[in-house]
Amino acid sequence: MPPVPSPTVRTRFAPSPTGFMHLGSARTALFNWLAARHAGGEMLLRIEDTDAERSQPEVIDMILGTLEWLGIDWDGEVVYQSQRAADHGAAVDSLFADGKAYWCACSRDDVDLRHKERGGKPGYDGFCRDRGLAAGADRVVRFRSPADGDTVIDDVIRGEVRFANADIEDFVIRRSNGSAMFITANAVDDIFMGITHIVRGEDLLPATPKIVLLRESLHAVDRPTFAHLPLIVNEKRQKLSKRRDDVALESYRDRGFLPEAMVNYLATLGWGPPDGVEVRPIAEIIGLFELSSVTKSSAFFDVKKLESFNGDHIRNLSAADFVSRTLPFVRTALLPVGADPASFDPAAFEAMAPLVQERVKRLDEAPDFVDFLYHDPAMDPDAWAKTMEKDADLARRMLDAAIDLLGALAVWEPVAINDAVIGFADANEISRKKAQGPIRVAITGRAVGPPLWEAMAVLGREVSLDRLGLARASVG
RNA sequence: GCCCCCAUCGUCUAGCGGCCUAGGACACCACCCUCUCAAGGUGGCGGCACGGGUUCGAAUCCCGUUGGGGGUGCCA
Repeated sequence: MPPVPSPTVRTRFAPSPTGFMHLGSARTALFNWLAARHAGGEMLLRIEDTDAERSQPEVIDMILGTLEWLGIDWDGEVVYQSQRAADHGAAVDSLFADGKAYWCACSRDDVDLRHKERGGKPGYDGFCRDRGLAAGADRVVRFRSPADGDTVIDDVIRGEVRFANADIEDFVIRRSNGSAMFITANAVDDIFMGITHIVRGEDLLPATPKIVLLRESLHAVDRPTFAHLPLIVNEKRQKLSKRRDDVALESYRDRGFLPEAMVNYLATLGWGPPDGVEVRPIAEIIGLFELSSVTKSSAFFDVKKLESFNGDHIRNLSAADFVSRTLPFVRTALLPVGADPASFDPAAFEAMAPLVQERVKRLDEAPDFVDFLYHDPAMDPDAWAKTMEKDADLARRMLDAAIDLLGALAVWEPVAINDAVIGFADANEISRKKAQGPIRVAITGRAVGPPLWEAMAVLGREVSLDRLGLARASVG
């Protein structure tokens, strides 16, 4: 196939479909995208689906959907590695023609056994290197790696990294079933796609000299710029893993993290803006981002800090945007299971939304701020004990006063409610904080929540007075 | 074992030989504001892993030690 002409910067994101978007993959995608967009270049998308069973369409759709959710777009058509087998095969043939490849009949067990016997360097020992074997059913093709010299990688982030060729074993480039190995497909496709900047995780650094050797042997004219990103690690400073860590992007989305916050926070893992302003729109990050200023050391994924970013981005939302994004969370949490979503009346939530918006760190926290507007309060035992039993006298006084004063109010509005309750508290030298406690618990069932007077205004006088009366009766 | 990478507050980072008695952010603590909780404001706690060099001068350069991590598949 003819080579594709390249812009100054063309990056690619090359995930293998695994069923969800891994946090580390998302960060890699983001940095590839930032590098491309900053330079006015392109970012291509390649699905590395050489494992046949992994290429189910729904699995791939999930990755594309999550990228879209994050706001990471790509240029051109998606390249599917599974459809590029012919090119991969041709590349192996060309290596054969140049004497850079040979057939090998050794099984994994053979290789391991011989290593055990001889000790020393691990890996393949070149047993079939000069045997002149022909193609065979259970034979693989190996790359003939140079016996001496160094392969040097010039990495924008790490500088010069040197590998002795003698340490690079004759690796497999074609499986016995005829398909290309990851390393082969990867190198061939990057050449084909005209990738100028290979941006990926540091875990792939040890495989890079093989890529370079392969490219050289395939007569690739342009040398790509490599950038190996620091790993994102857990609290034990290990690479994030599917098994033990919470790495699925989709699960963060489902917990009410905003894509704006997600990409913003991810961008600070391994990179920092020169002016030190961390929370900011992605457009500004594109302008400031530099691959060369990416950090070298691994970064801990701190959910606490992510939540802080998320809270900031939530507060930056317009009121209407906050409502529309939060409504699904409120609806599913407050509606009985199986109920028709359309049967949910968003009015009460919408009325309280601005007050909720400045209080949540995640969208999924919103239901707890308005649930009492939709059904009788679920009484929190600790809150009840603290406000109603610990000082029952005060509870009785405040509840009686509230029922009395609020029942006589001319207008049912937050200011009027406030003046009545606070006026009573001040006149009787009761601290305002203590005064509202029993009323809040009676109305909401909790000791903390959104501003009470507004909540009562939304609830309505009748229901509010009912709840106060019910609580008063329970206090005795 | 072998190869490779990394090393500034608990965490993410700024720093790229003198501006550093090391700056910011998250977290934590205190106070202010306040109908609770948040938000906001003010202040506080807290770090250059260690040892050698180089230099008039080192968080910044070099070497070593220690520590951490990654890789070592007919996975990607």
